[in-house]
Amino acid sequence: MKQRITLKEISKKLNVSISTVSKALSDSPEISDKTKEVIKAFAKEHNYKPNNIALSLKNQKTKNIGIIVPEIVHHFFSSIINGVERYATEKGYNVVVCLSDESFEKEVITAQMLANGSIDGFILSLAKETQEKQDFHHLNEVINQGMPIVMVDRVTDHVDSDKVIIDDTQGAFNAVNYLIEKGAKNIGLITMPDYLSVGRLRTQGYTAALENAGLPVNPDHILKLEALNGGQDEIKEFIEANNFDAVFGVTEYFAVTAMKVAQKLGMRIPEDFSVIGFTDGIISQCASPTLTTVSQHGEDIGRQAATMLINRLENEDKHIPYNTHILKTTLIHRESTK
Amino acid sequence: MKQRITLKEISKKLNVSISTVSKALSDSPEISDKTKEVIKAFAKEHNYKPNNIALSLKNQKTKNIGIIVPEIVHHFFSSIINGVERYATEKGYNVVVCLSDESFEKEVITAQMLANGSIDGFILSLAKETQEKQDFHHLNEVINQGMPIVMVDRVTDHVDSDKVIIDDTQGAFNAVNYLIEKGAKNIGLITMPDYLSVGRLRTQGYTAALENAGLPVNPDHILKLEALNGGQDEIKEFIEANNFDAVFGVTEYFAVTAMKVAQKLGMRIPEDFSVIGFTDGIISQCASPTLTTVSQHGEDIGRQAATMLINRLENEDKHIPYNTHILKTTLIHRESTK
DNA sequence: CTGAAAGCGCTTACAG
DNA sequence: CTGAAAGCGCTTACAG
Repeated sequence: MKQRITLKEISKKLNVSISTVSKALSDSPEISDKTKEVIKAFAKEHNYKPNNIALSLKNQKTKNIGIIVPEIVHHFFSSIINGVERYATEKGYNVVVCLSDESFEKEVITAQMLANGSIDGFILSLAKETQEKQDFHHLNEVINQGMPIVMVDRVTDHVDSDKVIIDDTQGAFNAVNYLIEKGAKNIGLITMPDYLSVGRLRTQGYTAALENAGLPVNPDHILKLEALNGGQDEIKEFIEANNFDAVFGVTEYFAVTAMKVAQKLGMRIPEDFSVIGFTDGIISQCASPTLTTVSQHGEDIGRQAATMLINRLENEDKHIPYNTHILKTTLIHRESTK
Repeated sequence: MKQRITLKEISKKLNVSISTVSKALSDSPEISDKTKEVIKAFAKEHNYKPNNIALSLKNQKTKNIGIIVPEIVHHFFSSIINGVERYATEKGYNVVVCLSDESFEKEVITAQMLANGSIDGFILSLAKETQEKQDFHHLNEVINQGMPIVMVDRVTDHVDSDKVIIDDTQGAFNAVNYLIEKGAKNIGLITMPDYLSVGRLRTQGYTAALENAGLPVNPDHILKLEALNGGQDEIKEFIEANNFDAVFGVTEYFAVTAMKVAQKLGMRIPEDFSVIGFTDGIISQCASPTLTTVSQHGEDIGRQAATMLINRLENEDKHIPYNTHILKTTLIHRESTK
């Protein structure tokens, strides 16, 4: 178990100074070719690799970026992480992945912990609880300390930073509009509480599409669920109580659950009952029938966020104004719609 | 944009030495209470936080661990990461997540990069290509340099390290045995190539269950797919060509695909055709009908791996022998079986 | 062409 | 009780 060799050790073995070794290995023109050769050969033989930590301390940058997500075991968030990881790796950065578990407190602790020097900046999607509380002091503090952050998907106007979002309202509008075009007259919405930015915006898109088509907006046709996983019973009641010919779910989980309930109630899909979900994940592809969805392009969001973050890190001198990047959604047609 | 304050700056402002500040903040008994008070108050006011990088360099440990997985957007692997993240956070460690993309080369580069000092040890699940090549020099090198690694799920005997696996053979045996108990006589297997450890072991479990029940083992009833996502056409042919009353898929993706094909062929599930998958993910829960599966307990695997890794890191002095932890699988009964 | 020194931000054994 | 010095592993401006 030979520990990693250091410059100091090389310099001792070769009877030269540490500076000479350092310069030789970085191929400095200051050093004679002979000396370089000897040192390089020795370093190679002993598999010398510079210590990243020492470099970080010296350079005042770690080449690590962080990402804080509400959960990992989730198609959309893992897609974002995937996009971040790929771009970061291309650029020589490592990615530290942290969980907020939808908890305000955990988000605060994690943000502060990440701000203690182990990373150069981070990407984050707000925890549900944080959006509910509307308390963002931890993020503003971190930004004030000079650490850049990029918010993705679940964002807020109360933090001044780069952001990457999708056009939630437009995406929902397109989906509901498509249902209307295919003949639906009585469309239910299963959504999240308004304090969640994406829930609110998608609800707006739904409403706008109905109004645009001259259809009435009935509050009883809108179900707002607190629990992002679950709510089967509420969905069942909701569908039984109304005479929907279509339902739009703002998550694929909501949509698939609605579809299953409808199937159990003997409705044929898509003949009697059409369904569209938001988020184009594995659930949509594997459901029977397969689910038509509004694709959020999670990986693109992640890649875009990483691009903006790393760009800012590598141009600290230039004052880049904060920017909000809005990605378009795509409607993916599958079997759950006509 | 006030940058983070350092000990040096505090010492200058307060006209004391850096050592005094450092000791005061760590509440050393060497320092007078008065001095401590002043220093602590000042530090608090200026929101002093020690620089992690400097600590890492000093302590020769980073409190970071790595994890290299073949992919992230995958229920099983993201569950493992989840388990790792949770335990690591409890213990004050950060998790650096890296992707091998099932590529040998990317795995080698990533392992070497992680070995350059940014982390104290890492967890890894072998890339498909690495298992095919049977080349593990990069891992043995890293271990030789004194960096502990823990292998999970996709492991090999050619690397001496801690390992966490599930009882793949037994899990497959139980699943197939269950199908037999419920009356199946002609059971198909959709599996992975033998060079993938988990594919091989699950195939063994299938074979053992048939033999145990005195049923013939017919090689034509075993389909080995290279592509882990895809293979619809092969699965369709496979099912059409045989007269199965049940199929066991070694991934939930294989199982769900088989189920869909059978449904399209007009078979009723589970009356005419039963299906069991491996890996208890979201696909199984959302499929129609829901899929009976062998649960791999991904989060438990991750947690156990993190426990073993951190335990080894914090007991570097004691020589802990390498251990292979085998987790039991569970058969989760759902609608795709009688 | 080579090396001593300072410095990144911290801790800690040692002097005073 | 306080502080100077050395050290973690590196880089780089400066001397020689």
